[in-house]
Amino acid sequence: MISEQKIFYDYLETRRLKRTAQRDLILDMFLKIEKHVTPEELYQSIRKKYPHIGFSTVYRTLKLLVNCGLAREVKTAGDNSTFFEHQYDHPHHDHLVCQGCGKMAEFFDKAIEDLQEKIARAHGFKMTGHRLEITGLCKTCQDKGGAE
Amino acid sequence: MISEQKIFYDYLETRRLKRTAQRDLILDMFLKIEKHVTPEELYQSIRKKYPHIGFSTVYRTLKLLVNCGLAREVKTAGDNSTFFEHQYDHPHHDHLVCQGCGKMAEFFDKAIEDLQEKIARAHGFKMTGHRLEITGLCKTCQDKGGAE
DNA sequence: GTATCTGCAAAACTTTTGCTTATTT
DNA sequence: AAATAAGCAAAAGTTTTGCAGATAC
Repeated sequence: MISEQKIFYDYLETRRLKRTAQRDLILDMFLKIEKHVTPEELYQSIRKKYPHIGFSTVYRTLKLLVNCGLAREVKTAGDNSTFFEHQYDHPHHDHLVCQGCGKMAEFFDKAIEDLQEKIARAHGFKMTGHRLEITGLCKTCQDKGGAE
Repeated sequence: MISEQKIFYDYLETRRLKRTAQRDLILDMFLKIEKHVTPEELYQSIRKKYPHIGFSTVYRTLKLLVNCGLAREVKTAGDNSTFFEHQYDHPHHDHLVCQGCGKMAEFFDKAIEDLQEKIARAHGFKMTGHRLEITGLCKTCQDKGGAE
């Protein structure tokens, strides 16, 4: 079993980057977060335990987590802040969202995953993640005859 | 046939908003753009024809276009600026984003589109749209090793 | 005439950077 | 001892807002 900590420490070692108390703490706090988090939110949580930490340290460490594959950045329309979320925690579920009532279903489809890999490769990319959201109308909202 | 102009003008009328030369021009320029555009880029193009236009006017009008369904906002990891793109410009394209340098490629894959329809149907949804973003590392960033 | 819009500038907010001191290796 | 990181503050970049004068209705 490969732990996230090990991935991070190996990453640091490979690049001759240093393991510090702050980086350890930031990784731990990040891993404890169940869902996505903004840099500001993470900064605020960490300050409670470690009041002298700097925002830039948190920010720079989040970028490290992205670079070593533990986190990914997510930006959403309607929110100007970047979210960081676990890359490996919920590796394979995508969302189906009802425009009428907001109901959300999760799904996983191997064929789509494979096609994504293929497309990335065709463009010279090494795929590290993806985000797929299908919007539609659920049964109930279709029956109600169209939503706003 | 419903023109984008008509959609916009109807939207304005319904809400007792005013039709102005600037709004007309911004819509026209936006419709001429083939791909996504940042507010800044659109502002710069418009200034060439209409030097006194204000950035806020462009920005506010883009939001109007989103609200009336003609445009949508797209934000990508690796780029801090919001892109605006046509909402009704089928076939939709999806994005491939490099986590290292923010470089963005567009693609369209019929097989993926079809699978999405199928999945939505399997969950009792009627699909109305989707958003797919594949993140990865482009050739250049793979070679550089992804370091900051 | 009234309500809305424009353009400007400033504010608000997010992300990045420069630099000095501190820490890790 | 040398190299890197932390923390701070300031800069840079993006989005939003307040307002006086202009324009559409």
